[in-house]
This record gives sequence, structure tokens and C-alpha cells, in this order.
Amino acid sequence: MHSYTEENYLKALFNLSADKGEVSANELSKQLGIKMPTVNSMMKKLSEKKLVHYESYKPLRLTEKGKREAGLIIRKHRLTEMFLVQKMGFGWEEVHEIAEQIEHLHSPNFFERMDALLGYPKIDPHGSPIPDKTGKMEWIKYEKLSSCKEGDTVRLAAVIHTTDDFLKFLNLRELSLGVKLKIKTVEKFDGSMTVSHNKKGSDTLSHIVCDRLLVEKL
Amino acid sequence: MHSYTEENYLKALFNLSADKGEVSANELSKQLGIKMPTVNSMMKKLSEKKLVHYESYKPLRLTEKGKREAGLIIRKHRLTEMFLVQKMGFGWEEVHEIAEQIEHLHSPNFFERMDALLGYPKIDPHGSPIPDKTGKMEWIKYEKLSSCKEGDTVRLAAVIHTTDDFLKFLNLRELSLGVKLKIKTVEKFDGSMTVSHNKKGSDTLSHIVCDRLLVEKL
DNA sequence: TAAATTTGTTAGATGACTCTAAGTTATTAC
DNA sequence: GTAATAACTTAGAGTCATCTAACAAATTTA
Ligand SMILES: [Mn+2]
Ligand SMILES: [Mn+2]
Ligand SMILES: [Mn+2]
Ligand SMILES: [Mn+2]
Repeated sequence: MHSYTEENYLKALFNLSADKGEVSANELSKQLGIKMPTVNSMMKKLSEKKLVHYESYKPLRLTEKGKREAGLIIRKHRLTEMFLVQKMGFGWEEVHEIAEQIEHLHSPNFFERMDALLGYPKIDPHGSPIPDKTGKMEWIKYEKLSSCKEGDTVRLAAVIHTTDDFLKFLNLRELSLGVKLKIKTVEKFDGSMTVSHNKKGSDTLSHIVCDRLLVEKL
Repeated sequence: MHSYTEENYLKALFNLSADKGEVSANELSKQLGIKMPTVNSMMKKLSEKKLVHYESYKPLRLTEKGKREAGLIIRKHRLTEMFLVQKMGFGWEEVHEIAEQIEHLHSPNFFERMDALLGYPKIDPHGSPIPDKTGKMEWIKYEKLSSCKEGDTVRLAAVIHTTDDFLKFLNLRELSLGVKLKIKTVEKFDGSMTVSHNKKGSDTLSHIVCDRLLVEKL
């Protein structure tokens, strides 16, 4: 088994290298709030454990084993978030901090039970895919709202870069997953959008907001 | 906040000193599976933090602050066990190990929510009292089944020294909390009892078993 | 009460994770 | 293409929780 600390490095590596497949020690250091020399020695350690490919002055890459282990931790994180929202009545803005702790519990039974009680969910409360029991994650390709055009009708499918503040902002506007949006206007000069949403009136969303909302075109 | 480790020392001190109000470093060492010198230095540390009264060669005593903090950890442990049984469908023999980990989570909201969903329970699945939000615990005085007499009718109220094995043993005999027992015979020479229980026939329970069952006389 | 045993303490070391300071290599800017 | 900057590595140290070995005090046994 890996330590709490090692698990956090693995998770950060997984999340940061999601697109390019590699990360710089620098990014990792910033993400974790841990100084470079510390990260450096942990990378050597994870390399010893065959979880990370480490070569001096080269970007970091998770091994297949590393990806699998990281996927399993993310699985626990996301199952937990789903459980907290669906079964314990928390808001989607409240669950991340709690899941950060619960993801490190060692109890296959506990997570099995959560999974079963939730009916084997495929996504978490923020629309992120839940890795399967082997640590594999199915990427669902959504579009950013910011890349949609006037007249498009879309369904809100996921949010990215979720912070409490951002999620509370969405709560206020009743923007939750599954909501249907019609794009009324797109401002040329700042990329802000006016969208109408269900029975409610219309809202104007800044480019920054639209960039963090993933949608499915209808 | 206290570390995971410190919390485990506090909890062990609380449980071991429940009756006499004090513990020897030796008992504590055995309970935790940690060698004496380690315990010794931790006691000095907890003494610095005003959680333990420490004097060389004297028994250890929790301070009022120490009792309160320990009570709060035990509260989290027992609320968790109750949640796992009542809301997640675990058996009473499965929950202790999981609760040992969850009791260390730092999230007032999480435990508040558990408490509310459970309807503010006063006892855990093994019949142990759940300390209140100030860490205070109401001791309920039950009798040991082993101290009851032929002809007594009692209700099973709690189990002590609960191990998985013992709880599974009780499961097989359908001995769960609340069950009504009538004491048919008590063997003089070994203290074993024959009890009849609800519709089911009667069971013979060894003295060791009877000594671990707490009952309420009816 | 003196000896033997148990319990508690001190000293010194280790591994895990973190840091700062000081170098080294790679990248970017001019 | 050199100089400046950024990224990375090495060296050395600190904290926390643990250990073993050796010694001291208290308790038990005879
Ligand atoms: Mn999260
Ligand atoms: Mn999430
Ligand atoms: Mn327990
Ligand atoms: Mn416990």
C-alpha cells in the first residue's frame, strides 16, 4: 500500500498529465504546494516503486502501474463525492474537501458498498467520469460552452476547475448538471454569452464562466 | 488540531482509564502495540499540550481537556459505526475497522450530517453511549448477564470487548441488541447459562460469553 | 529486607516528509 | 550566440513517530 502522501502525489500527477501525458516537476510542485526539492526526492522514490518514469531534467510520466493506482484513488474520491451528494444531501460545492480525506481510507468494502448503494454511477456530481475498478477512466468528450454558437441548444454536462466559489455562483443561477441552455447572443468583444435556461429568464455569462462549463449539443 | 497519532493515544487513554481514571504507561503501550519509550515521549508531548497529567513514575491521567478531546474522537467513531450499520447496511461486526479510520476525518459538517440523518442517536450499534458534542459521555449502568439469576428476564443492551469473532458468534445465535432473554438455568461449576430467547429455542452460553453481554433487567 | 522482576526513563538512531541554500542544466530573450 | 531567467538537482537540516539498548525506580517475591 502507498502512504497518504504518495497517494496525493499520484493523484496530482494523474490530473496534471491528463492531456499531454507528462508534467513538469514545477507544475507538480505548485499544484501540491510543496517545494521542488521535496517533489524531486519523492519522484525518485515513486520511480523506485515503478509508479513514475523519472529521468533527470526530463518531464515526469506515470507508469502504467502509476496510472492504475492513481485511477483507483480518483475512483474513491469521485464515488465519495457522489455518495455525499446523493445519499447525504450535501451540495456539490461542499463535497470536495471531505472526499480529499475519505479517498485515502483503506477499505474495499466501504467503497464497494457506496458504489452499490449509488447504483454503480459513471460520473461524479461535477460530471467527471468515475474510473472503473481497474483504475481505467472513460473520457467523455464534451464541448466547452465557450466554443458554442448563437442559436445552439445544449445540455450542461460537466464543470471544470471547480472551486467552491464557482459552484456557488452556479447555484445562485440554478445552473446544475442536466440543465438545458439556449444560446441567445454571443458578444464579439469579450466572449460573454446570454443564455436562456428552462422556464427561468436569461443570464449573461462571462467568457471565463463559459470556458469552465462543458456541454453536450442537442 | 491533533495528529492522527495523537488522537489514537488520546482515545486509548480514555478507554483504558474509563474505570480507575488512570492508566499505566505499560497498559497503554500494550493497547497501542507501541513500545514503552515511544509512549513515554508521546506522554511528555501530550503533557506539553495540557492533554495528559504526566509525572515520572506515576500513572497517567487525562486532563479535563484531554477527556473532552478524546470524547469527541470517540463520538466520531461511534456515530460512524451507527451510520455504517443503519444507513449503509453493514453488520455490527464489520464497522469497527472502518470507523477507526473515519474517526480521524476533520469535517464538522460531515459528522453533523451523519448525526442528523441518524436522528441524533444516543448509542452505537454495540450499545455503547455516544458522547455529546462537548465530548461528555453518559454512562448507562447495565448488568452483566453473568451476574443474573435463574428465572430473570432481561433485554440485551450492549456487548463489551467486541471482536469480529464474538459478534459473528452472536449473529449465528440471533443474539442482537434488544433481544429478550429468559434465564432457564445457571450451571454452578462453570457459570454457563441456558437462556431461551423469543420464539427460538434455548441456547447455552459459556461464562465467558455471559460476561461480555450487558443486559437490562425487565 | 534483599533479590528478582517489572515498569519507566534516557540516549541515540532511523525512516518518512518537509524545508532552505547553493549549485547545475535547460530555456528564453536579446 | 551569449546572457539572463527559469527549472531542476544536490546537500544539509528539522520534525514527527517510531525503534533498540542501557540504565533507574518501583514493585513483587522469597
Ligand atoms: Mn473533487
Ligand atoms: Mn468531482
Ligand atoms: Mn468500535
Ligand atoms: Mn475505535
